Amino acid sequence: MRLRLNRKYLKTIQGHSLTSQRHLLLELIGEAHGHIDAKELYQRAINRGESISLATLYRSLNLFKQLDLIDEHHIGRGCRCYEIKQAIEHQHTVCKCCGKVFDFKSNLIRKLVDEVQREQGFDVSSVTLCLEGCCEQCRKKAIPVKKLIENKEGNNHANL
Amino acid sequence: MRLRLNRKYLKTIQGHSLTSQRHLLLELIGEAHGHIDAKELYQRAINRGESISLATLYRSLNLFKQLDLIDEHHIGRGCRCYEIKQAIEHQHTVCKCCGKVFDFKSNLIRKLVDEVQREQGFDVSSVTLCLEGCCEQCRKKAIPVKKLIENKEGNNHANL
DNA sequence: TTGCGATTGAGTCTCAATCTCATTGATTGG
DNA sequence: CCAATCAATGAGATTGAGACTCAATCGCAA
Repeated sequence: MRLRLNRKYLKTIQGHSLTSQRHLLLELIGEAHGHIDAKELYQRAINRGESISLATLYRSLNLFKQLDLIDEHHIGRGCRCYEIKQAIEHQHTVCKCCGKVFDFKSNLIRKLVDEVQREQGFDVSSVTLCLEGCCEQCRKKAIPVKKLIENKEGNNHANL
Repeated sequence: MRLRLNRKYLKTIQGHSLTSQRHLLLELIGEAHGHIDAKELYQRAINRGESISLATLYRSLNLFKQLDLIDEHHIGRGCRCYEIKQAIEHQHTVCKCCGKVFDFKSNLIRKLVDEVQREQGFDVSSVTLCLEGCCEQCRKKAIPVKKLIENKEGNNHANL
């Protein structure tokens, strides 16, 4: 009944057409090696000469999320980041100085989740852990970092 | 040079006047026993007959944050929650069914932070951990919960 | 080629949060 | 007591992320 003689959408994603826009987005997310946000994705698409509307971008991201192709993280100030779904669960550290996001894994997370399930009777379905601070490289440079810390203790933050 | 003979602002918060609006907000946040957002704060202020503008509300929250009087959390979909600063660091679980937010403490967190500092050379200054799932009460009711879980495994998410 | 269902883009809308700017009001020096 | 000052406020405009709307388009089977 359904002979696949498609020309363009030869490939599908779990039943959904792999359109050029979706292909582009998946490619961009993949190339980003993790942690890219909607705005940046949009920019990179534009820079590549391929236009895509913001609506499609957001729709596609939500679709990918539903299909478990990507992970969405809320890092920092509510801004959502996306990355290709990883086989192994991992968490993030965010450097306040350079803004970079790093991955890390720890089996303490599992222990923690077990502990909460046991002691609170809370059935955990998703874990969001984000450690903010200062990465090794920035600590070595150490110039802006110290300043920030000193400012923080005395005064208001300098403009970040 | 600066004789304090103030009539109204007898009290100050680290140099900042304790105005009626700020007093009200601190009171409301305190009474909320944790995890209240800006909108809800605004509503409660209105309901109490005391008017306050949204601008002042947000300004005050930012001030309190700077002065380390309150903690700000990004729970769930980007909406910010506030609570009076706790002496003991704690983390949150959020029930997806009833929406309630619970606190928990675990010394595994400290271990985890130590691990990251040691292995990544990352200097952690703040920890955000949020476990989403289903609380004990909702699990006991178990009617909507099971449905959600079954839907999740088979199909796309039902509309949440 | 026609009709369907899925997909897209442009623009609109919503909502949280911030910014602007004129006004208020407490404080202080004269 | 008055004028100057400066922090704080309120009303409303603005911003930005993200969702929504709707007409147009596209792939595809008949």
